[in-house]
Amino acid sequence: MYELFFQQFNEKVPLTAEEQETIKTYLTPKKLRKKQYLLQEGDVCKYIAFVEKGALKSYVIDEAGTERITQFALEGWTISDLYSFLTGEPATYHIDAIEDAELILISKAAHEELLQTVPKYETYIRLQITGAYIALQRRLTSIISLPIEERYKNLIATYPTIVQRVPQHMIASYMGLTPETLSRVRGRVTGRK
Amino acid sequence: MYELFFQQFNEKVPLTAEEQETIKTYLTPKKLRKKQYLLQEGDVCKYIAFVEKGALKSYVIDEAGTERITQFALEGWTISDLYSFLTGEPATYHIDAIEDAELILISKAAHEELLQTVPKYETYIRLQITGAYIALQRRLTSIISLPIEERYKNLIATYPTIVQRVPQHMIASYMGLTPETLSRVRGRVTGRK
DNA sequence: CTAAGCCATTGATCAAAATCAAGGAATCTT
DNA sequence: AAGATTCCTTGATTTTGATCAATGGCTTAG
Repeated sequence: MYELFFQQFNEKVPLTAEEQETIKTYLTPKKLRKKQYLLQEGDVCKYIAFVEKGALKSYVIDEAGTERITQFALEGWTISDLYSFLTGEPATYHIDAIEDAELILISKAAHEELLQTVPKYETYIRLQITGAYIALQRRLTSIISLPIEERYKNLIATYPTIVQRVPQHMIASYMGLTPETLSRVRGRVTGRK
Repeated sequence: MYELFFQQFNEKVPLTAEEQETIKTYLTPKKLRKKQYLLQEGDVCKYIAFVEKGALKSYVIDEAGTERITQFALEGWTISDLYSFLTGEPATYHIDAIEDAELILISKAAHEELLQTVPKYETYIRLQITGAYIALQRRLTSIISLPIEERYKNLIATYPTIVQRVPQHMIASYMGLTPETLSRVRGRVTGRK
């Protein structure tokens, strides 16, 4: 159940067997069925969730009632409403499962204790957030500087798995487009080469 | 010269006088005149820059040759091409001064030594990146979920100083709009209330 | 002080994406 | 297996922002 989590942790910060056991006591496994919520807007985000298996998405609902996806999380990714998690303020994002999923949850209390007691955990978190920040910066840059077709090609190149596993209309939402527009973009990019 | 930097550092992670002195030995002050570069695309980013005074921007040049601003940094902000800084790969961003500026630079070597020797530095960096990540996430969410006028109102509400100090055409670039469009948006939002 | 640039605005036209609408394929459910 | 959804595509129309063009106000440098 914890294989992928510790595999990734060790890649970033190598752990001794004991450290690993210590950390394990702070983790909670959780299964989620497709379409089930991990978090709803307005609730306080109680966990950081690491995806061992399956796929989740986070999103907001715009004033027209449309879902706007802000992030996907497949195996090996971490998802949360970090602001809500850290401050205890109500969440601005929804998070739910796109596919049946197995998660590893870190609660606020666990997070704080781990930061205090296991120095390598702080390093892990630092590296994790740094990676997320850089990924986000790239995404933002491509949104404001690239034409839509290039953005789609970029997405395929960067996250081929997402494009394969996730329905098109969710990709469209993630890109800030309507499904119709994405369909036409695909026609141009993929279709008639 | 280091006032603001340590003020902010202490707000996040309180330091003893000795710790502060130790950290100070790793910092390099630098002045930049308006329009001078801190970093050019293609060069390796050698520093994290903390802005004590003045204003900088980071940006990319799109294929039409237009500047697309990815970030502003006023007093108290930190700016860098983090990916390039951490990996040693060529930078994808340009960084230059919008106004005459006073910076505090942290070199790669200094950064690594500080991480090794001053635990509070790692905490500071973690909190710093976390804040930057959350800010970026909000910006991205507002781009894909809000109509353009709301985004402008948001920007005014969140960063009033930026809107006041920075020329409109740079704000437009930052928002991914043409100056003409922003001008019309302003007419609607600010103008005839 | 004056000329040269730069900047914000406004108007007219053009291009691109959203919207509205409908159909057909694939998947899930019962 | 049948029915019901969900999903993707395609077409016609509308809306929105980009582009092209011109002007006047400011700032800046000589």
